[in-house]
Amino acid sequence: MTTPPLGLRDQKKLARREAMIQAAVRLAVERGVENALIEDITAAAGVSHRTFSNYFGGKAEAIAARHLDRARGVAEALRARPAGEPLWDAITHAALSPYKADRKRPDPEWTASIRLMTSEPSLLGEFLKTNAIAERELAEVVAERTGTKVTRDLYPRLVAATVWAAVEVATDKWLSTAKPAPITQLVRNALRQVAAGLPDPSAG
Amino acid sequence: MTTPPLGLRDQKKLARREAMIQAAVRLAVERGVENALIEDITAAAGVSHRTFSNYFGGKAEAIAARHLDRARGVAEALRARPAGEPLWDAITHAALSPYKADRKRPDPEWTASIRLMTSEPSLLGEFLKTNAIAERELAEVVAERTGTKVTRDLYPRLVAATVWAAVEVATDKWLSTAKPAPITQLVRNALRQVAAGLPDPSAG
DNA sequence: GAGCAATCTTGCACCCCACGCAAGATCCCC
DNA sequence: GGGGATCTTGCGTGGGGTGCAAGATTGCTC
Repeated sequence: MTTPPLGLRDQKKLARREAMIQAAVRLAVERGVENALIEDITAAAGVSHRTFSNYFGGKAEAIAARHLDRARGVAEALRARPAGEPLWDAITHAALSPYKADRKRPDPEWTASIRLMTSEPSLLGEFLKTNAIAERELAEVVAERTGTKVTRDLYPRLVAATVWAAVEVATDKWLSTAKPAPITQLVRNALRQVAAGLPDPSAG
Repeated sequence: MTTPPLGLRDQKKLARREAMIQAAVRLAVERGVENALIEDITAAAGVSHRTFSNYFGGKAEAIAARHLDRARGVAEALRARPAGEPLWDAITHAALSPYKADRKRPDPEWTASIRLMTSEPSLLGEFLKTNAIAERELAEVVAERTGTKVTRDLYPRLVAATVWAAVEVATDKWLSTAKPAPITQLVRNALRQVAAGLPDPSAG
């Protein structure tokens, strides 16, 4: 995909970033977000306190970084779908694409970070921000596909916002249920409902 | 509505809270969020630095407080709609209820705070958190209305999330357009679209 | 209406954290 | 292999969040 032969410098950057993200999530899970000092994280990642600030705006951003990468993939995946495919079919495929790499269960580290961000108030804002970024990018692709304009029409943004709403609700359900259905099925189900306009179930 | 005769103590609390919120928004607009120190805000509101922390978790929370109050009203308004009314009609009325108190144009202080929160990255997270809280409350009311359960069914949360998505997109459009249509019309329009399932406009 | 208990504000102190700056290290490329 | 670009690092500073205890204010009761 995006692999213009990477120089040594950028390789190290990626490795450092990865190390910091992983250390941040691990320590935050192990001992709680408050007790995972940035100093600890940077020590575990083998970088200086100052470098951490060069990479991330704060602890929350580091923890959300993995999810951000994943979430952005949805817009990218939609762009890769065949042009003739019906919109909501393409969207459904795109929304499920992050789970393609997972074998059976979603990546445990991703799951842990989501669980962390949705339960810790100090992280929730960053989590929602992350989704907002991905949503914005998705709206752009939807606009391309449907011949609408993000700046002019409500449509592409409504679609993107609705899709992310469905993904978030499905994910939350999956996380909070004892023996949940596969997350892909929950997402599919949620998308089907929003695409159908969510008619009142109690109104016959 | 919720006016169980207020004691002197609670009156002062409300007044202090109000003063802090107003000072926070005003100063943040005037000189930028970064340059509006909490010290300045508390000085303007006539309270101590420490008291501010007793009321709000941070600058962002204080600025978002007005919007939070407003946003929570939507769930409350939905609960007040007649039981027989079709769901999406009731929702539309509820979503428009915050604008009832405005004469012609929405409250300028509210507008300013929204503009601030959506443009300043350091505030965006708190803004989204605020909407998430309101969304959660809305889902609860939708569940009551439709005989569903928030913990069991995707439906009420999907509806709430979709409604807020529509409101946010409409608001954003209203804020970013030179001579926008009335915000109530934009919200109505957005809700109509999501309730119709957002069919692909380019697919005949 | 006076005193007592509950609640809240305030100041103090401490620690975490974000960021500007300048110097040193590392990498890229010719 | 050398010069220029880029990045890491350490230092210093200032803002901000919070536990704690003391002082002030309110509410309640007799």
